Amino acid sequence: MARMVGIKDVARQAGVSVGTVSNVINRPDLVSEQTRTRVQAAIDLLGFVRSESARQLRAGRSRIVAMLVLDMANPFFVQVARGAEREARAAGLGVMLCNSAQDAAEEAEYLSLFAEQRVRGVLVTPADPTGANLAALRRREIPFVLVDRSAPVGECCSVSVDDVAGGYLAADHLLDKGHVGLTYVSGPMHLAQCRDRRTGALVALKDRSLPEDALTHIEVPRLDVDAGRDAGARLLALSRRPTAVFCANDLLALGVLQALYAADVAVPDDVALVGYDDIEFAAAAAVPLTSVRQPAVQMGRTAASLLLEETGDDADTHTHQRVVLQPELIARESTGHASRR
Amino acid sequence: MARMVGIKDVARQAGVSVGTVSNVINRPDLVSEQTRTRVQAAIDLLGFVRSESARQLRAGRSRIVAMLVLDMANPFFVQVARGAEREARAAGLGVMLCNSAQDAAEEAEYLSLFAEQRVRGVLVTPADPTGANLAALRRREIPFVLVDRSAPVGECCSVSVDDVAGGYLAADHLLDKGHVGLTYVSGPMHLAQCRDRRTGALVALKDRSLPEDALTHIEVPRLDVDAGRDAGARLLALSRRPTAVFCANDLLALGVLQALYAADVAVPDDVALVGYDDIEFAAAAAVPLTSVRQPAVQMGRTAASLLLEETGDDADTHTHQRVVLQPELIARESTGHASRR
DNA sequence: GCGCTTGCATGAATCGTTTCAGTGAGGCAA
DNA sequence: TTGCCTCACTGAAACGATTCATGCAAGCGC
Repeated sequence: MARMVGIKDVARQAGVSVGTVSNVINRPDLVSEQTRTRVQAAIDLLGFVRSESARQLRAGRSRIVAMLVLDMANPFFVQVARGAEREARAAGLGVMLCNSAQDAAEEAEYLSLFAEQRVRGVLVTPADPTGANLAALRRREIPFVLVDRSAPVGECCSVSVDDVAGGYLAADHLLDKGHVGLTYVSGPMHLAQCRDRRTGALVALKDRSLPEDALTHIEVPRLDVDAGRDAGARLLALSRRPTAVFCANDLLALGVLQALYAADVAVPDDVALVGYDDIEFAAAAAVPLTSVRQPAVQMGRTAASLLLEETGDDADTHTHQRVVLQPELIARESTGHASRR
Repeated sequence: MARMVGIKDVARQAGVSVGTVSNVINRPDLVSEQTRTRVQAAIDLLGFVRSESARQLRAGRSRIVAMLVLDMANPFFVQVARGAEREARAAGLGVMLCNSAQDAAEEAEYLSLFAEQRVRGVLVTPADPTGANLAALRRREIPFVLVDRSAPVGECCSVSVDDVAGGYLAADHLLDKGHVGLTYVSGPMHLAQCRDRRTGALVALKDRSLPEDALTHIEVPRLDVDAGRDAGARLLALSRRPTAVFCANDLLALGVLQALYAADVAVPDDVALVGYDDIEFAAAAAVPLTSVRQPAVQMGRTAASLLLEETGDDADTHTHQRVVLQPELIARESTGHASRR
């Protein structure tokens, strides 16, 4: 590969100094019309592309914000990322999207990578239950915003959806349908999402004076369709098969649904099922899935804009915020809701 | 933010020269045990993180490969990306994943960004029908590999799945079930995927001595669930409603399925339906979807490994390759295949 | 004509690494 | 002792942009 053409080559070609070329690119108003066109011609002729690494070396930080999500295979996070990206790009920043796959070690590796890249900031849905990764981030003075997780006030910014409320919505909806107990299928309880949604369900039980043990719990190690299938199998093996199931996300619910379907258990007649996230595929499932909708795109947008505020020019006036959005129940056939026609 | 600690600070702290610190980091075998531990201690003490931009400025190129896919909301591409990432990271490179959203302008913007970043290479599923974006890439001498699209031999590397064969599989399967005509639902025909899958279907018709016009075509502008719903509505409005439908991908098929379901048209009894990609959600659909499976992860892995070969140390011996993988039909209930029990 | 301002252009210094030609010190053979 | 080699380390020169103090010329008012 031929040597890259640099700003110097352009300067020589146009017969001006390097400073002037730089000005043409970055502050064109400081340069006379005539010079500007001459330099621009040289740029086009030589096919000059400025080196981002050189600029950021000088600037001390990059023009990229990183986003680290729990599971890229989950369309919910893709939505969140879309919102964040839109916001960041509007501000002239690039987004680097990465997948921790719910693994703390993977997460740590990515965070190191981000540190080396001197990213502007990080949008992260933490996977590390110990919090050590976030502590490292703070130690390195890299601004970050928690996504889909709320932070103690003042520590950092966070944008989340009220998971207790969401859990309540789901459970309340099932209890409305006459069920007197329910099974909660979740991923690992060290994930706040899984914990809080259960808490919400418990509150709903309590509001109806039902005992805590009216909620049985099936915990699987991951939050995906495969794990959902496993959970479904375990459900079916229970001595007293539940009549109402609430899953911590739609992927789990789809897996459970498949397992029930394969075992000829009718949904919603034998078992009512509620998911969480309301991903696009929930409505297209074997039985359209009742689900708790989260404002995913808005969450991404808000998170990005908080980060931009924190890392922007008026960063000194920034105070950490804790934004909590509200979920919404979308009732469909999996809980006997007549959605057709 | 306090000034970043650099290699110089470490050197001063450890009482050695900058060159030695660099050696400790990059070629530890050149440094004596004793010095190494002293430098390492200084690094840990000061919390030194090396600046990736400075390294790449020196190296002339970055340690990142970019991946530009047509649609991140399509789990198929997420799978491909997963394969590519695994391969790249095994080779010590990072992956920057971006979404052109089937938009040529967006694609062009990303490619410029990649050029500024001096990425090692690009894995791209082109969205630009004119080929201008790829031409620009070639002009800038950025190595790239086409993904899910085959290239004329010798121009560049490509990894694709035989779409003609896939189209044939789908159509042949439907014709096997006794249908004597079918409707093809696709995205824009400037996408090779959409064209080739239709070609395959036509071959299948011809093999059975059926006329070309036994294939009707519904074209929608995008390849997502929404567009599928529209296509479904258009299907239902046809004067002679088809009995067999083949969709260019699973998202379209899921959309069509929803539309049929909402109109009380039974699948597969009234209409048989075949999708493409065999995404995870195909099996969990309202009626489990017969689909043409593509080896997505393998495609990503192969593409990344071709790119690594092209940009590696033995790049001079590299010749462009055109890898074509084979698809596989997965029969499920949407074509009357009894999958239960 | 003198002093001032304004508008443009200059080019050296800087960012934080890597690399490489040198510098010494010490060991070993003749 | 001399010459030669190896080993460990040094420090200056890149890499390619941005920035900023500086210079120069033209325009203006008095």
